[in-house]
Amino acid sequence: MTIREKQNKKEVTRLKNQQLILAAAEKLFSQSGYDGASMSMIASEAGVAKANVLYYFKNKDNLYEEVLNGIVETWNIGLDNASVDDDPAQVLYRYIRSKIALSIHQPMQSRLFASEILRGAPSLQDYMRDKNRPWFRAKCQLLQAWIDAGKIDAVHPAHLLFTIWASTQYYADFQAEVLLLQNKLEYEERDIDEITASVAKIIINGVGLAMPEQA
Amino acid sequence: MTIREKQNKKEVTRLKNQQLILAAAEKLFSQSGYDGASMSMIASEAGVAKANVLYYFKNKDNLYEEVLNGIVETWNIGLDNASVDDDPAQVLYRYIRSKIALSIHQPMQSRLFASEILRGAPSLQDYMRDKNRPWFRAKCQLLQAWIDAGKIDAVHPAHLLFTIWASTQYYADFQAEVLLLQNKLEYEERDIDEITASVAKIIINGVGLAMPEQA
DNA sequence: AAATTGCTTGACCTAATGGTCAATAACGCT
DNA sequence: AGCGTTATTGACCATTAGGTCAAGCAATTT
Repeated sequence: MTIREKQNKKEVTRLKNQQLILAAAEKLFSQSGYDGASMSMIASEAGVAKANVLYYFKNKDNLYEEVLNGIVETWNIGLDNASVDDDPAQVLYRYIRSKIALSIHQPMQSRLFASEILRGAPSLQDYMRDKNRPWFRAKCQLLQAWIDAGKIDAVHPAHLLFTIWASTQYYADFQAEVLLLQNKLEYEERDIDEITASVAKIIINGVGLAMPEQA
Repeated sequence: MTIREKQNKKEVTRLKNQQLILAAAEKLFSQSGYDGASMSMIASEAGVAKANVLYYFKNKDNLYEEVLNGIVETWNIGLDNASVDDDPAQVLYRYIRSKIALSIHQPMQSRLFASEILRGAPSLQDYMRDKNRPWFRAKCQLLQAWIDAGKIDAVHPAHLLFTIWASTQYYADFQAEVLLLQNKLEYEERDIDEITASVAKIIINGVGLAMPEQA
């Protein structure tokens, strides 16, 4: 076994424990928010002593930010390979559908994100300024290009994006309300289709397009 | 001064103090959530001793629920006088606009509501079952009636409502994100028009209608 | 076998939490 | 003026919070 391999092995176990704690933290932070989740709860969820959590993460803020970073990086996917020449209806449909699927399959991440922004996004401001805002502006330009090319109706691109985010993430963030009002216990796989059918139709028709055939 | 008047005067001062504390609690709960806001913070915000807060409200849960009740009752206004014979475009436009105006003018209420639902709505389940769900179903029936009458396109009424709530409340709940991405410091009065123009257009066109002329 | 290293933990610390209580202050009533 | 009720508060309590620490444990290195 080479030195490199031994170091890797160590690092692997270290990362495994970190990952274990991060998963527990993600769950509890998303359930109860930053203040609602305590370090001991997280430790017991991860199956380790509280002091061990603080061995891997130097304090609660640090752990929280690590969790947040892990989420944020896989958060704004989609819409990335789109160009002006693509069919807006196709692009929008796929984006909406994938965001809804994410809301149903991984609601915790959306909820943690939401609770952070509700608090005023203290731990996310820098990231949003440096990463999210450029991304956001690029997408606004894409939408504006579609408008200029007469491919979609003239709506403020920013508000179109907000409407898409809002109406898709709603099913994760407000899951409790959505289920309760519809008298359902939990989402089913087929809900993705049903929700997508309605939400995508509204938004795609809303910008003057017809739903793509594949849908 | 009659006995009635004296009793009223007492009751008025009592209510005034209660109201003072409730306002402080609403502010802090909406800023920091249930766990993030402490009784001493609320007391100092209200300008009274902590023990005095607990004189008017027997414990933190009680105070929290009182705040919540106060909000919830003024929350689902609008859409109430609408009937099948009304013009859907008009009704939807007014509803969307009023919800957006509420999000801009009174974001705290929306945020507190959101943070409660994020937590799984523990203090709101009963209310939603008894009051909100019947209201919700009545509105779904109205929308369905419009669909049956061929007045709007066929979309699942529930998801149309969710989309409206989502895209309007987004500007309150995710205010921090909306402002940061657009590099704004705070909302202005004219934002209401701008947001309404885009959101209402998307949704109203989205169900196959044209924007009402007044807009 | 011994020593160095990193991992794990129970015990412990201080500060802050929600909540109680008895003493005091303010008030209207007779 | 004096009484009784309501309002207000500082002092206090038990519990829990985040965080530290030193001692033990496991594994690798030499």
